[in-house]
Amino acid sequence: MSKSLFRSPRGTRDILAPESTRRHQLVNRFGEIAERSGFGLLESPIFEDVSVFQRIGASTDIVTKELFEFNDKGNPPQRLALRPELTAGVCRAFAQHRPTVPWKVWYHGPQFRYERPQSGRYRQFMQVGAETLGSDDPHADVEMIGLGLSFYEAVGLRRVRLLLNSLGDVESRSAYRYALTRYLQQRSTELTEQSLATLGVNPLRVLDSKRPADQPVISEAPVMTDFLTEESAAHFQEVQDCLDGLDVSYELAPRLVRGLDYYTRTTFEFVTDSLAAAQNAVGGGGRYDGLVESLGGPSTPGIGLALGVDRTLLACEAEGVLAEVSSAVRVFVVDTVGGSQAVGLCDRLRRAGISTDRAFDRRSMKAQMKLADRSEARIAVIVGPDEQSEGVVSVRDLRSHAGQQKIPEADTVKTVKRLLSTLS
RNA sequence: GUAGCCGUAGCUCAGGGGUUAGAGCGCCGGGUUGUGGUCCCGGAGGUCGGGGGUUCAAAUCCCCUCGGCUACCCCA
Repeated sequence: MSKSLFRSPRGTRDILAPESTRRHQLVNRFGEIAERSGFGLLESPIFEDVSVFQRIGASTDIVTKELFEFNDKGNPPQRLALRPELTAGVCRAFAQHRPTVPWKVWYHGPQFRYERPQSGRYRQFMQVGAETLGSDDPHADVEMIGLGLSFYEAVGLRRVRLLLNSLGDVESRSAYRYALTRYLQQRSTELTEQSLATLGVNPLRVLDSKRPADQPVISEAPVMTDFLTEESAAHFQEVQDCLDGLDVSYELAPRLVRGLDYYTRTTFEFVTDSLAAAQNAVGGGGRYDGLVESLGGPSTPGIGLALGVDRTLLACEAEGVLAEVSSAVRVFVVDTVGGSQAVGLCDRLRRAGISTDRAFDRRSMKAQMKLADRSEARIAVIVGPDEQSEGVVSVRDLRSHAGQQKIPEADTVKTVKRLLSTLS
């Protein structure tokens, strides 16, 4: 490692082949499930005007201290930032294009946060997610939650729990904020220094503290759900009723706040019991009924969710699900003659839809056979001097001791196809 | 941003002041001249993360720095 001059920047990594394939599968799986529910893929920019993200919230660490910001080369330059999450960009796109509502999109891609890396936490990380804009129907909330659950189910995770809360509308929230602030101030001597600081910025987030010393105060704090307006309470109740109707189990988590300031009403989080608490949040989401408007669009309700690909994979590993992907290669061409035969054979096999690999550099028969074995191909197609002079190739089943047969070179594709279908 | 632990071959790790730094796995080659998976033999590959210091002598001790891990924080 000291030999290479450069390494991937802090908090980023190269994801090599078989793991990258698994991640790809995970993303595809999510996409299939989302499209089955009428969500269309949205590809949006990886960077935006920094103001787009600042709408996420002034007390959100993600925008106050974790943004990768830079100027472009314009005059005057535009202040840009790598996206730290995807919802803001989706809402910007909505405000820009004004699609007919409800607008249901899904997406995937990297996001960037300048923070201290540790396991399940990177400076560049992957999420898949979905948003429904233009409806505040509780059924949209339930559909969104269901989407997340279907995904975890599809990848085989069993130890995922759904935490559910409502943060209410503006009116409920300010009443609650007031009550909570008063309560926390009364007991401020019992709070940690850090929580006191948070209290000044965003009292709700004090509830997020994991510091043991804060827990007694937090556990006796007033809960949001007691402050919901009639309308918000009814909305929340409807969400719960629907979930009950679907036999979805969930836990009411009245102190679930989540770190993004834009959330209103329904909020939820998916946590796994197979990872440590620091990274047990594998996904989450909620309503953000004011976000589009704050980005200059029409007043538009919205709900979304984002699921962490990296953490989902960690959880899969911990639970031992999502089997190893097997080699895609079925045929390996061994050519010790070194002419253009291997090139032609590979080309024909591949054009016929058979995944095929080969050796390079004129290695010995033994070396090439080793590679063939390692490739996990089922069949080796061998060309040596004998075969070449006879105009044939040898075809060998690599997983039996049945020996090998010579066939006319021209029949290679036909024979290999037949063999593959009978062998496997 | 705060705190603790850790950086030795591609990977997992021994060695914890004294001659040319080791193992297993992986990789390459060979085992009588064209055939893999087992076995046997051989080989390549490290300025011991980087820089500075202490010492006759540093992978080993000290400082700084970079990186990794863990917790807080934050969140996926």
